[in-house]
Amino acid sequence: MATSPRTPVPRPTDAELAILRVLWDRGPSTVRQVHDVLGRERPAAYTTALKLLQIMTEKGLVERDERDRTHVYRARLSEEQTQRQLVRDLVDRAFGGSATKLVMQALASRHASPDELREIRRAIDSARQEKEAHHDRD
Amino acid sequence: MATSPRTPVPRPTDAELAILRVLWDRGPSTVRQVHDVLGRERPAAYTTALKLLQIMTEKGLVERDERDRTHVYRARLSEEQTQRQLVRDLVDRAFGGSATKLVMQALASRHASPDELREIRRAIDSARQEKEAHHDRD
DNA sequence: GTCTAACTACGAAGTTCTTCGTTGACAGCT
DNA sequence: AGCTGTCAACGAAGAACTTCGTAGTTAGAC
Repeated sequence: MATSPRTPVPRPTDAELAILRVLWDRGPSTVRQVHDVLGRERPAAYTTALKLLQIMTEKGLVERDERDRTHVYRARLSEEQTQRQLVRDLVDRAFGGSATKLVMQALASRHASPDELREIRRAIDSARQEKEAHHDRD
Repeated sequence: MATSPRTPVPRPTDAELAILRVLWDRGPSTVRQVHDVLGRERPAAYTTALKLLQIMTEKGLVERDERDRTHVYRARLSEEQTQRQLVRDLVDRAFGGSATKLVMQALASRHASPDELREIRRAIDSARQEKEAHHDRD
């Protein structure tokens, strides 16, 4: 069956990311719905959202269901997949490939709550386990 | 004595980041030097580097020493400061403000070595300490 | 059947980013 | 003094990004 995101989707721009966030939150949505959510923060014309979604369709960032006259868009990559891609991208561009350094700065740049720190700790431990179990996944 | 980066420098673009990396590596450098380093990876005209550095000077990303005829440029923000800014930016744009989630994806997207994991663990602990010591810093 | 509201498509304008060629100045050499 | 190579400045072109207005289509209401 394969979801086949064969084409390496480009890095989403700022405006595109804002739209993707809506799609991840709401699930598949119409232009109107995206526009309404976006408009709460930052009013813009309806056609702005429309155009963006059209461009994103061309780029392969979203998929469009055209069965109804009112098209329905959905993100092609999950939030986690996109986040992972963005992190990797930033690691490469600004951290010389070292994810560790990025983590350091993340911890330094935001005040993580004790709860969060505990959660991260847990993630590290499980990452270590995966490592030892020789669990490789991309 | 205040370094006075009063003006909130904009997020560096990709090409700008490449130049900053050179400046962080080499320290203050001339256009020629930046161009030479950059040219190893990705050949480009001399004036491309020059123009970029001029624009970056306008933006406040770099500072220019014009005492000699051959100007010398240096990064205005340290590598760590810039990294922190970029991380914060990404956290806001793609992780709903949660640095924790970014750390998770960072750990998932790259295979951190046990050594690195230990190092990160140490960073978490010290972050926790700072937290408890009510150490607030931006 | 006609009108209206909502929809898609399209073009265009303004901005930023990236790259390069040309120009004019200057330093060092012969 | 005149060449030659190197430099900064500048303009411009092309791409990408963002935004919006207009035009044409269609479903549903009256």
